[in-house]
Amino acid sequence: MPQNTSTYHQQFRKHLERVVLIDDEAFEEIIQCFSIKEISKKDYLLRPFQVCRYESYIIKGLFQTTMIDDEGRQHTLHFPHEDWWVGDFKSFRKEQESNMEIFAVEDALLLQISKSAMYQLFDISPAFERFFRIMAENAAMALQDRLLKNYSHNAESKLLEFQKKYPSLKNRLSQKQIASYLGVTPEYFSQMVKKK
Amino acid sequence: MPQNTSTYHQQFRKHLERVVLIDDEAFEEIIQCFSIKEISKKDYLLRPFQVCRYESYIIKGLFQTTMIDDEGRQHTLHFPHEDWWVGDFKSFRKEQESNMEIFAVEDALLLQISKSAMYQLFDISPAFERFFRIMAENAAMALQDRLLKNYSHNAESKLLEFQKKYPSLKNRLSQKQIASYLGVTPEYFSQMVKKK
DNA sequence: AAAAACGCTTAAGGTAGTTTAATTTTTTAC
DNA sequence: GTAAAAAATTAAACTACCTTAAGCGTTTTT
Repeated sequence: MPQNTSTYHQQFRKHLERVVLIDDEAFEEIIQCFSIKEISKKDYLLRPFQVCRYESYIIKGLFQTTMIDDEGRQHTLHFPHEDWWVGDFKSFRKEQESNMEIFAVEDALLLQISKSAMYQLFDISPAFERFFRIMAENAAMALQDRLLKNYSHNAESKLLEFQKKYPSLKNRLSQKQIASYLGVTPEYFSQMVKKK
Repeated sequence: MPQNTSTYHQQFRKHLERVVLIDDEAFEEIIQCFSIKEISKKDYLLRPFQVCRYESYIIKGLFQTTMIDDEGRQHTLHFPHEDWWVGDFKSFRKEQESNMEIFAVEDALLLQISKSAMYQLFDISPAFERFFRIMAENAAMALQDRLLKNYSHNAESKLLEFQKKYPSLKNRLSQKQIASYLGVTPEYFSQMVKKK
């Protein structure tokens, strides 16, 4: 149960200020548009074929964002966690059914904003829009890196890369979950770690 | 040789206005920050280890953006063409050496903007910054789709997808180039099209 | 016009990762 | 604390795609 809201607000403000300058007044305008949401381990933040109505800043917790393909295999896009964002951006922006599902791997606490509130904020606060421009650029750069690494690296070096990039996630996820992020079967993953 | 500059300006303005509203005055401010550049077939827009100093709007032409991995294999990120943008965004924004190379597949004509000019424009024109927020979001969505398709589809269905998405590129690229985009060898590509 | 470079094809042998299925170990739920 | 469910392991057969290598046609360079 959230006890001290202002602590979360401070954390969120720091997150924004790592990217853009925000004065007290502007932050007040921004934070008013967000609402807090708790979500328990194993609960869904977004089910397949739902429209994603919120972008959510993660105060605490861990999620898994997956896509189920035509053969029923599950592929993991990523594991959003503390001090980052979670949502299906395509579904959010186009207001169309999502082909992704998002669920909580650990109990989580979120700050959520709706699309209409976000677009209103963009109109009154250029700093807020700049923040999301830079976030989108960062997301595109990270995805490009990952795509190219998928072309050029085998499963073993992708695993090393993952462990190096997200050392804290190692103990919070099962082998099966990491395998699904790397794009290999749990059986092959098991063989791979044994061999090492 | 560019003969009628205003035609290109009109094309570029239409491109911007598909996303944001721009009045005459704002467009004048924007277009002043761009310079025109010609580049011939086979010439490099960006060589490996260079810093990418410009983002370029493509008036006409076709490029290939590739990455050379540690084993010397070439992987194609994409084929930027008319009415789109070309550059290595990561190198551009961080002003660091690029691990990509970009060269013209066909003679091309560009409108180029430097980083300092772009950042100045962001400060004086929120519409221009909004345009790039939306561009970055689109890029991230497209890369996410492509990444997930790489996990779930084999080479044959990735080829069908490519042909469906870029029907006009089929005749402008060699099999070898398309193979490098799909992430397979030219030899396997050849077998694949024969089998079909 | 000749030489060189490049792109496409074909084929044989090889490998990274999959599939299936059975067994064991760990985690979850009441 | 125990039953049930899920995760991890192991192994054998299989497949999508790679590597190498050689030959041929076309384009580019000189």
